[in-house]
Amino acid sequence: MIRITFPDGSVREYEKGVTALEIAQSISQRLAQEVLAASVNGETWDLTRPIEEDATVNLLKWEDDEGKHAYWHSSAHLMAEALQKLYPGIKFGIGPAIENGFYYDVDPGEGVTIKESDFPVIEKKMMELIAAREEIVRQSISKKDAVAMFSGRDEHYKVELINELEDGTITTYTQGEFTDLCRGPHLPNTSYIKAVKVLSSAGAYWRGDEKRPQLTRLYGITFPKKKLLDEYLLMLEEAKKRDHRKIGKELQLFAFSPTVGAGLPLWLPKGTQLRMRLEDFLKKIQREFDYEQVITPHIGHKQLYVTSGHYAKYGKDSFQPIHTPEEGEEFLLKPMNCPHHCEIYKTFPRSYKDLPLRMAEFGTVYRYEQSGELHGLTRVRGFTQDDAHIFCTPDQVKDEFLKVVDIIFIIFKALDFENFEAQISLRDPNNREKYIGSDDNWERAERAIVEACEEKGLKARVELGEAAFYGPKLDFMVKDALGRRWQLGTIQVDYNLPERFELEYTGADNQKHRPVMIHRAPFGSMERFVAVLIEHTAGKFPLWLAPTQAVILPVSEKYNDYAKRVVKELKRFDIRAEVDDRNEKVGRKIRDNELKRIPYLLIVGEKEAENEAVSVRKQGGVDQGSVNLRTFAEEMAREVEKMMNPTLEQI
RNA sequence: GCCUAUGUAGCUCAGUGGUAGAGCACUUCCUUGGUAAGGAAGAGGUCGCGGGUUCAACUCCCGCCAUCGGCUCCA
Repeated sequence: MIRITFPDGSVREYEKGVTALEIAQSISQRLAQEVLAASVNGETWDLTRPIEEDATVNLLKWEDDEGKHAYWHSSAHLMAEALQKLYPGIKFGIGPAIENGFYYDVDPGEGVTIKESDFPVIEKKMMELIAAREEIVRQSISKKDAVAMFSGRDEHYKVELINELEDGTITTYTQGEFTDLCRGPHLPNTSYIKAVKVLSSAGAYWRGDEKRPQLTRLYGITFPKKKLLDEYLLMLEEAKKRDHRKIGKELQLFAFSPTVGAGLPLWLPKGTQLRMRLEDFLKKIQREFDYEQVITPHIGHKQLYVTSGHYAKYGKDSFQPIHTPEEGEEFLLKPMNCPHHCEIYKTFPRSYKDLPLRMAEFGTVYRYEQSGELHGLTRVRGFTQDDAHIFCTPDQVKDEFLKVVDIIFIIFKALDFENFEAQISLRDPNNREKYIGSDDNWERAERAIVEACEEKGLKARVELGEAAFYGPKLDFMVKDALGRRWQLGTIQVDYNLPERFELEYTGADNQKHRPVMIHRAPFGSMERFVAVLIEHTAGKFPLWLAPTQAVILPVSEKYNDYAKRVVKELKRFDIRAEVDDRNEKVGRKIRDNELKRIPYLLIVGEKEAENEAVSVRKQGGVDQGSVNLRTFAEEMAREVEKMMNPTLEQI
């Protein structure tokens, strides 16, 4: 007999070799139906794998991430099996479960493509294999046998993977005629899967290396109930409605023109208003934190970027130099503001008493992103960073770092960005030549970031190899409507640029010292931030940000004049209002999508005109009835002002 | 840059080797004091751009541009 401990601490005895499925059955039939995998001593196992000794067991269901993971991983195998039947000679890469569903990278062979129109056929084949209720069988196999098995089938991608594994740790899973190299765990059989959908196909380089062959990546998702699949597909449809590119067009916030150039956004008047509100908001915060605003040109001498090291690193892949009538003279569109700010630092001799020096600029920069990378406002070739560089003494680094974190928190809180993720990006320890600067400086910078996060109680994921080439960073990521992660706020500690630009300050000891530089951008870029903001709010901006805060609707032509007076009155309070008099009568006008997204709809008619009042309808359908115009305008202005005046207490 | 797909009216889309269609929006008129009202009439398109095949191309072929979903990249 062996002793099985459950998560609640209770213990039961079972025969040696009992399986998690049998344990579930012993508890309840319903549990046995729902359980998908089991955590055995912290490791996820197949339900049918015998447990040979005392263990702590947690039965995993659909609600558990590990349960879902096993489910989708088995689904990936199921899709692979279907593909093997439909495309003889197909070669397999890898097929993992992902956040939402799974994918499989396949090589269908020379001249064969798997198209979207083929998806229903694949789904149908998967359903057939589900109906066949194939057992999924785990097998341990020696490295030699594994190589022999997969080379026999000419699965050279799999053979490459096997060659990197240690002998004795290799397992395969077999269902029907399909066997895959796989660590598992998996469902007991294919019938657990009830609803399948092949979602999309894409090219993906083998092992993520663009120099290696490109495989076809098929994305899919499955569910234990048809209803869950329908809900998921509906959710995807809903997410598309929040797409910032769609809303940006509807609300006339921004546009692109192929004639201006791909990835070069044009900010329309309303989008510009929204963006300027955000800029004003940050400027106010920065005044409180003792930043100074600077302005630098859009171009800089090539030498500036040679000095900074950016030219060597990115010169070839950038917008190419601008030439002048002067022979050999070259300027670059600035891809970042740091070098300019370094030059500002150097205009005067600096004392330790001047530090920290916080230099802020909404700096527009140009980067030649690869054409396939462009994406709405989130990835563009010309964008404005809410940039600032803090020059400080080594002692001040952590303190300054913490203050920047505070600023980011104020912003995220003001805009209800609750689901952000923090990521500390450090050097790849195995690839140090990718980075510039001394080991010593890197270690100090990395330590400062890690300690600052600990002090703030900020749970940050640490990623090795994700650092910028000149220093480690802390990034804040927020998801868009479709769950894609975008980096917004960023803080980067840099010991290298001060070195390259030979920045100095005189210390209390009357000796020259090197300052440390902190790069930071709480929004990241105005473009990307607005994009994510649109998707988060679905275009229903809070009052203080809305490009149009109120639309005045005269119930008939007679009240157009009064409506105009209302707009004038609101303008005195810095409230942006528009009259909607495209038709004379109410009821014909509430069609425009924009009207659904403005915070206030003010309806004016006879009663209102007589009493200097407005009928107020708030976004979301709250009807406040008829209220005095002046009182209403004052209240609106107060609400806007309140949000625009961040204070330290907001942290 | 790579793989797949798409590009037709302001918007969402249908369509065919024989010189273009719907719904919404727009204009005019009638009805209508309230959150995408009904009716009638009208206007609006070199079918992304450039080549080629053909008696004839929006349609077939080639190239380019832009966009979508990914991969790679992201100072």
